[in-house]
Amino acid sequence: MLGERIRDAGLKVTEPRLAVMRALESRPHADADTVFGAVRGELPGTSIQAVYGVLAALATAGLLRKIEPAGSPARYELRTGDNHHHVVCSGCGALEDVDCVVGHAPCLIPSADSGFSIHTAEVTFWGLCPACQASQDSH
Amino acid sequence: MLGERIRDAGLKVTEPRLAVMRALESRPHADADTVFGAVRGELPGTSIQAVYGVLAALATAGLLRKIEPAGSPARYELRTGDNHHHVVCSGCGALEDVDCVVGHAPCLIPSADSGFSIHTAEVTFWGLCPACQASQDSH
DNA sequence: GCACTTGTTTTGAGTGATTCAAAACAACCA
DNA sequence: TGGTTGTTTTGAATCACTCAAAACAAGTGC
Repeated sequence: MLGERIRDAGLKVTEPRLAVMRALESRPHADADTVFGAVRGELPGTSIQAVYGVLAALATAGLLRKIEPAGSPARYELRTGDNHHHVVCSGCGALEDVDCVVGHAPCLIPSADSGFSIHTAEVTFWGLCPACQASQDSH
Repeated sequence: MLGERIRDAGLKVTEPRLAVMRALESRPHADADTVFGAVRGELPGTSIQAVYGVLAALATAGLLRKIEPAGSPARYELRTGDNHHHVVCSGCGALEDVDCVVGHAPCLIPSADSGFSIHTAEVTFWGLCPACQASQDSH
């Protein structure tokens, strides 16, 4: 099934690609290094460059989405195509999904676009996760 | 006047700091390297580390805002405190201001916050700037 | 005005995340 | 089963930025 999705996207089905997708299934929002660790577990000998290559290929194919929050390495998720948003913890970098607020994008149409033809709107919330709130209170 | 703003923020007024602010006045959304180039023009001998230090100090003091769009070096702007947003050109990285859409943030309150205490909402639009649209059409 | 304290900048080096390139390799088609 | 084309490995490099110690200078109080 993962294999089909990869093939349907016009890509060759390889072990590293399957391993990366499997890693992201159980680790949403993992960064490249975390994915690398997971992949290396079941497929030793895989290089970090291969992981970057796979992530880039799958992202281009639309099978995964790359998230690049300020101040932390890029994160990857399999949930694509529904333009949901994210909350990032400014304390520890924890990242969670946030479903689009008002149902659908009133906020996704800028008033003046400076002549740009806009294709995406990205919303990121910043805050403190429960754990970081707790450690801040006791301080 | 720039000096006063710096002093009022509790910082010492120095030439590098004045030069950085002047550079950003005429170059909104410049990156560190661009600022460095401008500063070096009027104050040779300034180091790039000083520029990074100044930018960090002024950002912490609230005198400037750091913008970190995916895929390009951090950009800096003097326009702070009004939580406006940005459009980024996915072709060339050009960046422009976008005033907040619906007047005030309906989109800035997520439906479910996963227990995070949110302090900021950031909206980034991605699209093609007029120049990149043109070069794409003729292609 | 002058010394002093504290915050800044310089100088020099290092790091993390990611990318580039060439050669070895393996999917998939015929 | 062979050939072609896309992938991965191996090895190296780059970019943007940070760290640390020493030299220096703003701004305070005398």
